[in-house]
Amino acid sequence: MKFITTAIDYPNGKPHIGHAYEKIIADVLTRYERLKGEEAYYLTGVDQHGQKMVKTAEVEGVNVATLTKRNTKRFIKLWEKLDVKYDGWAETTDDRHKTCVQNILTELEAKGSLYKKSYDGFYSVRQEQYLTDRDRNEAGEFGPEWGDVEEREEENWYFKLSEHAEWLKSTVEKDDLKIIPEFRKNEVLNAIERAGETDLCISRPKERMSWGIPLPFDPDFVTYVWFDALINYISFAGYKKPESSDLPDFDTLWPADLQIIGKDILVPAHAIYWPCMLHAMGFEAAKMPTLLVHGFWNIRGDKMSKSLGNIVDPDELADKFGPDTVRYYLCRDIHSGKDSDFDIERLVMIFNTELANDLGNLLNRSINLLKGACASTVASTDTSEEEDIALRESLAKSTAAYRAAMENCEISVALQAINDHVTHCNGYLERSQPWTMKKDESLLPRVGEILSHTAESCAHLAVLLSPILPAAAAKIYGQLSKPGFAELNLDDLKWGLLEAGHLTGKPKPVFPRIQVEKPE
RNA sequence: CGCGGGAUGGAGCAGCCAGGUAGCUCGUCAGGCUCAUAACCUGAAGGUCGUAGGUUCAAAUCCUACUCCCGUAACCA
Repeated sequence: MKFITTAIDYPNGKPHIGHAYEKIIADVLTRYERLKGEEAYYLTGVDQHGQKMVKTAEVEGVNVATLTKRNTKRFIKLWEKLDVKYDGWAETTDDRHKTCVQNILTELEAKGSLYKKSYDGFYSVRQEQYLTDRDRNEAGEFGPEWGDVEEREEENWYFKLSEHAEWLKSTVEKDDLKIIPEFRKNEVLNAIERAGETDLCISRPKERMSWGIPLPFDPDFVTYVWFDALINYISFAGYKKPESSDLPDFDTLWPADLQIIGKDILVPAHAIYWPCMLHAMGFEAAKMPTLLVHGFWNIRGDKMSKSLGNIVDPDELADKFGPDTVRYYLCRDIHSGKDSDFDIERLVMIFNTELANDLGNLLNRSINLLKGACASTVASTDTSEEEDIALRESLAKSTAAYRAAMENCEISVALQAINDHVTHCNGYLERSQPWTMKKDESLLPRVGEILSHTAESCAHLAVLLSPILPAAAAKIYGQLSKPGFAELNLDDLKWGLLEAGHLTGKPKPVFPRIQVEKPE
């Protein structure tokens, strides 16, 4: 069983493009696992506690619980709209989660992993937070942006993070806690050097923050959001669940095969706090998850487009262009963990060229010609023409490249592999010119063979695309009149999916071009 | 000397870890085709791979120094 998780989002506002990106790649990789015939479980959700939620509620003048509910709904709706299908939904206000967090805290406290101490520091009343030396300005003072800063002494509970620093270092070095892409690993190793020096404060006094999970052994405090949030990965996976629980079987799921997170929460949360917490709970190095760290979509430059506007709200994007277009763009125009600039003109360009002009058009011209010349009847593709062999080799090559890329979580590279074969097919048609040949009746059998090669290719490509574009893949199956494709396994992808004599369906553009009025 | 990423034809990127005549998409120009979603195909122009050194028979790729850009910097997610 493959277990894939994403970070849980902070629902203190509307979901943005970065939230959507992460959920989509997790969805794509989960669907890919299923396409291989693997069982997979996708867990995602929202991180509902913490100061930011309280503040936002105050600003909007609503009860924090109300705000939480309302915003959570927005996330759920967007995932539906974007065809993101998850198996488990994690909400940190869920009682099952609360109980799990409290049980873990109780256990850690009993083990001696936690301790209480007094902290003396500078507190910004306006920001409701303690300041550190880093917050001082060049003059060595706390600037006016902090408002009144007063020295305060406060008792809190701490987790003995430093105890685990040595262990963590070797665990990361040995890749037991694997971090993808590789260059992020160095960042983590550097950060661990500093982890040995400080422990982690895991509580907030109720008097200044009450929106959280109470510490079971000290009712004056609630749990620090990160300590609460990170546990979702195991609480909703059924860690130490009660007999009657409907949560999944923990031992089947854990450790997570992929925990998909943004680069901003790798250090310290996911690469330091989280593994140390797990270790303190008794998880050995072999039970550490793999972290897949993605980059950001930068919304900069403000390149305004008169005809397109400057939409970056994923919800509006999905309304305007459809979920598959958004999914395709987000998977295609970014590379292996790096950042990319979000550009709506590129979204349109990539859709129009790769999906409409190349793939969509290939399918359309194939079925259309087949209809006109061969009464939509597929011919045998067991041929020995040189061009045919080259086409089949191209498909095999693309399929192999696709698989290799997907195994490395490089979705954009996988899509490139698909495009390579599409390009080959369009060139193949151009060289063979079935539209000329069909004028000579004696050549019709050969015309059928040629078109069946491209139609067969489309069938394969639709299956390969299905994790990324589930809706479009289904449409392609539909036009090929092959509904059974939805149940195909990646290993079933052998030449000859469309058997001789099969009748293809009615041609209709699967990816209608996005029309843009050119500004004069 | 906090940490990390980046600098490749007009634009956006890949290639660098495992050195061997610079690749992809878009754009531009010229041709071809007309089955198809004003789509498709072919060809061309355009790059001293940030700068300066070094290693090597050979460097975009390895090493050193430097310049510029971006992100982030640990009880504040």
